[in-house]
Amino acid sequence: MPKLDESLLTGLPPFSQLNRAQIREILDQAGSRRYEEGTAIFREGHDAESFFLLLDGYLRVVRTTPGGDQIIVLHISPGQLFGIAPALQRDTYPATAIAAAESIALSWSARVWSDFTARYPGFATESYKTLGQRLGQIQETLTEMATQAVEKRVACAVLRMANQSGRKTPNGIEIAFPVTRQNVSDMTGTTLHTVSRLLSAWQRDGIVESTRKHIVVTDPHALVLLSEQ
Amino acid sequence: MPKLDESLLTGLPPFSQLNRAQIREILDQAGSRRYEEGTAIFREGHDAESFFLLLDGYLRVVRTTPGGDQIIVLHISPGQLFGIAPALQRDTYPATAIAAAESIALSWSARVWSDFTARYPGFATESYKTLGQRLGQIQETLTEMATQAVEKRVACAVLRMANQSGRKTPNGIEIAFPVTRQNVSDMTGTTLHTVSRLLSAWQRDGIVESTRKHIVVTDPHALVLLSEQ
DNA sequence: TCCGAACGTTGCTCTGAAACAAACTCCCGG
DNA sequence: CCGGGAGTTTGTTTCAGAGCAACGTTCGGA
Repeated sequence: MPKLDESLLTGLPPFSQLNRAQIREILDQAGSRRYEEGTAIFREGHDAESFFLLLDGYLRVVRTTPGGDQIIVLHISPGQLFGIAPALQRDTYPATAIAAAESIALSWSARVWSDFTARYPGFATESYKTLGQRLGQIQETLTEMATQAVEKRVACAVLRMANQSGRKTPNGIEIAFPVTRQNVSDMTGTTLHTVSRLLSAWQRDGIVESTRKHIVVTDPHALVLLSEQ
Repeated sequence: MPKLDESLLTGLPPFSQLNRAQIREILDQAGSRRYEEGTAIFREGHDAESFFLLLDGYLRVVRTTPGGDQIIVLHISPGQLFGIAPALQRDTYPATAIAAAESIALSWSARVWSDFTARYPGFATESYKTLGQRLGQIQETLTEMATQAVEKRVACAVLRMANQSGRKTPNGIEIAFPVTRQNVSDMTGTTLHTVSRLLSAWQRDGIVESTRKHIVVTDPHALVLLSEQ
């Protein structure tokens, strides 16, 4: 395995208070791997042997019902820790992580988590902070799901993706990873048919532009209105 | 304020590894209060100044949408920590906690959290463990909400309450705190009308018995079937 | 004891979105 | 260059469940 460079971790919240030597230590314990689009990094119910940091790419975190329906719980962007079930004393992962685009991630054995929290100042604090944000985010999705009509939910989902991983382009905000209609419906608990109709309608109204696996929000403000009103 | 007895905390997971003296220390820093049914312990968006432990009673943790709809995110039973936003570096509470029945809770200043985690072995571990369970629970509710039809969702909600706080009685499992139809609909994202119809139908089929603010599951097995199938 | 409010039930209507169906289009590999 | 599969669009049908309305019941307080 080629030696990993320290610049990979510097500046990321969980490691921001550490010096070069400490980051070196941490990297020396890490494994790294590339995942093709569509590959699972870990699966729901499997032993939580590792936790991860996404260096590049995008992930979907997915739960599947006994009936085979699946829904996307959250997305992971570069720089975020994920699969931190071990930190919560879980012995299995509660969800599945799938590469939405070609991705690269570091991984550490679950055993070193307690080492890290004990030895590296700020690591525990920052990790639990992201955990708190994630919890809040999921609660928000839940309330949304329970109270809002389909169109608002879809608008919210698109906005959330645009916020988390949007790139500014001349035409508007472009979502930086491949998204199918099916994926959006898995985020919102509808059917791909309904999502397709909505996106077509929005395209007519000049709010979004979308081709297959690809969405650009041309009029974010109008979409915000749709999501709130 | 009367002096609190050590027996209040002994045996509870976050404190189970501690000795009498340590529990004494912890109790000496605690405040205690009684809350009448319907009172808020803390409110969404307010400064997260304290964290709490429920000694007696039951709580609903609730989120409200800008539109005024509300949904019940989770229930808290005696012995559980709650309002642990401070532990996640949040400066405001992400939800509102309401006493579902007359309740008694201890509280500590948010400032002492880091003390507790540093000084008392097992405290951090156990706290984050419950946090992990809660996260998993919410994810489950979310998938349920997104994929299941109303009847199944209501069945799941009733079962969850029965599991968490059910008392065995000659007639079946009795939910130990007051629940209105409205409450159940707030857990499941439907209307009280639909919940009322479902409970009536189930009563006809001998699956539950319910009076106002009160539900007894007489045939848990049938309800499980409804919730899965 | 009576009143009023909170909680629950039930019937009816109507609509949003799922289900079903059938093409169409893009993309990749042979 | 062609074939096939994955992803998308669009039309039509159907129905669960929300919305509305009206009434019944229980309970606590004056």
